[in-house]
Amino acid sequence: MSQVAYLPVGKREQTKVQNRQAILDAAREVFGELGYETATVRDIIRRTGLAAGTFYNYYRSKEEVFAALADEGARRFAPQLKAIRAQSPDFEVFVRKAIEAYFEFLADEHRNWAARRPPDEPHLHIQGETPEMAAVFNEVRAAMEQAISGRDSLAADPDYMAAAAIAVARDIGDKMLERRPIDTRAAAKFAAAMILNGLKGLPKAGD
Amino acid sequence: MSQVAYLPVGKREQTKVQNRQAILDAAREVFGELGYETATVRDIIRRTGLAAGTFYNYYRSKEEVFAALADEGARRFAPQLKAIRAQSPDFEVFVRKAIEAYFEFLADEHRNWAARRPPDEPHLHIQGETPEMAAVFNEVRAAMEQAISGRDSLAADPDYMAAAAIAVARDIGDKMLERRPIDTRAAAKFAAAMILNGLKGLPKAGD
Amino acid sequence: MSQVAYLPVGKREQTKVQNRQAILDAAREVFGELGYETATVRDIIRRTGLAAGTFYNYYRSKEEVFAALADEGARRFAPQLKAIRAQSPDFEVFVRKAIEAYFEFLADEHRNWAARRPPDEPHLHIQGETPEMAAVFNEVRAAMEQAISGRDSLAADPDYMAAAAIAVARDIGDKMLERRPIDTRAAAKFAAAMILNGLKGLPKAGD
Amino acid sequence: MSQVAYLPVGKREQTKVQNRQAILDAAREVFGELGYETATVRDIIRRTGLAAGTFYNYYRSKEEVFAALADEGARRFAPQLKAIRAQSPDFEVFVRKAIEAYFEFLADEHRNWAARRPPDEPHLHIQGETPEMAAVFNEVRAAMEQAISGRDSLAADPDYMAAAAIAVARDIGDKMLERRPIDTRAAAKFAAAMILNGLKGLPKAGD
DNA sequence: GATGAATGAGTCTTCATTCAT
DNA sequence: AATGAATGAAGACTCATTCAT
Repeated sequence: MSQVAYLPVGKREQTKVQNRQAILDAAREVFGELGYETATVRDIIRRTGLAAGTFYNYYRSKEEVFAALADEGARRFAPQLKAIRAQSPDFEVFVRKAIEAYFEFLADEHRNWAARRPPDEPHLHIQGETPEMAAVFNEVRAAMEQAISGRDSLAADPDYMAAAAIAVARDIGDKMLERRPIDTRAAAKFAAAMILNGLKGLPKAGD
Repeated sequence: MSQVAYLPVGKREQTKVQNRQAILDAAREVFGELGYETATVRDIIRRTGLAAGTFYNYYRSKEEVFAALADEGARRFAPQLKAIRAQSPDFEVFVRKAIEAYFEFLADEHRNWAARRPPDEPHLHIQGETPEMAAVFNEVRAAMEQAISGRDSLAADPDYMAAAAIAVARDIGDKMLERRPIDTRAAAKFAAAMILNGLKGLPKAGD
Repeated sequence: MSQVAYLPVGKREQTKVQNRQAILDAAREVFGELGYETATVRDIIRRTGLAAGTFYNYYRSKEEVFAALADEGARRFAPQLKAIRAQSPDFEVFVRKAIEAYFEFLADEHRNWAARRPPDEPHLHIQGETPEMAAVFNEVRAAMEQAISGRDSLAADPDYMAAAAIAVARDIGDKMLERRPIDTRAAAKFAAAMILNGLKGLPKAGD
Repeated sequence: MSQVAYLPVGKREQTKVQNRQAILDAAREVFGELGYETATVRDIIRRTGLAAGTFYNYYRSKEEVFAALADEGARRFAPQLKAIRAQSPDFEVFVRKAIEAYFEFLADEHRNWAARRPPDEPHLHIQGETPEMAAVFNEVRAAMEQAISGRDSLAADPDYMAAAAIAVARDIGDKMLERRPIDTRAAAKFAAAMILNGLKGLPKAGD
């Protein structure tokens, strides 16, 4: 009867994992609803039912949960994106698939938000409000930049091109979330068309 | 032959105007660097060398400077945009001209920012948006939405179309500001091409 | 045509006197409406139409106007009281007359108050809200103390007696001001009877 | 045989109760010395040795401590008053007993005040009223008003009568607190006599 | 490891008073 | 002497973080 415990799976550790996740989930909601500045640690911890001090057993600061959140998002989405890249025969397919995947992710994420920010503050257009989204967004960007820069026939200005593609994906994604029902397919189709046709029409290098 | 004073020109009035402007300028900088939430009234007033209370002689609150800033931007830009719309023979020309004007405005605005903060905060990519820019941006959006919705042959989804166009204009604009030298012409050309070709390639209504 | 000016009565001085009075009047109103703490110098000066700084040409501080106000009240009322004392054949008459005079003063003062304090703050029973009233009140006290202490047959406890008499006069005075019409005669009659004979000695209903 | 804990008695709970009480005590003092307006939360918290923010762990605002204080006083005193009314065979006895009880309360309260401020402010006679006293006072007033209005044989003007009785009780109470030693018996006797019979009915010197 | 009260720096805002014009 | 903007010391309150239990 040896006590072999390769991984900590005792009750205590179980709780630890759960708490960590609970805080992360709460943080996702709260940052989504209030934004980084307005959100308070108490807002986050209140949703978990834990005590204020407990927060600091898991994350050293408000900033750190924020970062952890971003990490998690990226970690979840990155593999998908890699797979898509590997499986796509060409750039167009990649764009379509990637956007689709991103929109799915977005919609999924969105469903987990309870409430939405009351529209009472002056409010710029702040991109990527949720750190996860921001992280995912960066993944997409990286993939797209690489894909684009590989196609030098198009290489009018890869940086601008990636920025434009990303911009479209992001904002169409946001708009999509405001509609009912949320139609990720249609939105993805639109965004892909916009991006691909726009890119194709760009003056070639040397024009 | 007394001197007719069309405007109050005493030293007092002069100082007043200067202070008001100084506060507005400082606010522009601070909001640009820190974002609305993070920025404090003290941050603003500190740059002016004025006393804390003086801020409130000019603006009743942080929110009010913010609004004033937006107003100023809109007030300066709106007439230009209206003129562009009136003078443009077709949608393409309008898009090109509007984007050009917006980019000029952006570049201009940008030149007035003194320093940038060292990137030590978790602030994502929030910076780079002054309330003035946000306001101008809204002007562009309105114009573009109207222009697009008038072209029903293209009417795949006017809302998405406007969003996409705006997204491209905004993000290419931001990217443009990061380059040296700032080339508004090239950026505008790129953005316009991206938008117009993208839009053109969209499936027509009924497809 | 000599320019004999025994007293300063030029236009400048006239204004000075007027301003001083205007500030005093405004202060009376404002202190009456808001109380000493809540009232601000700006509240006072705003009603005069003068500029903020001008206040300090006439009074060195908020506290000083307050004191001046008290002074004025006392100065106006003291002679009356002295006369009453001289003319009263006995203590009872003095009490009656003094109370009557005080109530007249009160009613008069009251007519000059525009509005009343909005009843929104927690609010103890603060006596003598107006500095003038406080001053007058002190005059009455002095007179009554002297009158009482002169009548040693009654001298149970002169200090308590004066306090009790004053208390009745003040609070009945206040109550009187809340009624419409303001009947100083009836109120004075009641207060005097109460002071002299207590509840039991009051005229029965129907008397 | 474990120890059944009917109340939380951990060190934490103990400190909490102590702090709450300390704040309440400090507030009583401070309001008594400075009045509601002049008193600041910092004045209160400073006396407790606690940190500024700690105040807000116990009371949400200055106004709330004030209310809590009043509550506490009323809660302590109301039952006594009710008992007195029930036990009094007639109005005179009720008046005597009620005043006595009120004066006891006052004296008791007074003993708990630590220091008095040097009289350097223009504050008239505002001090000397704790919110608790005000609350208790209102209890007395209510009881007395009801008692008076029930005696229609006397009903010259019940409103004025109650006001007069109350005025005497309050002011004699205040005066009493200024004497050394504080003799609640004598003061109560005087006040009751004064209310019932007026100056003329007071016991002559030597009675 | 959880708890939640304590901490205190920091925020916005008000206001009596000063002072250049 | 009038003006009214500038000043800066408070004030009430918030909140990330610490720490005794």
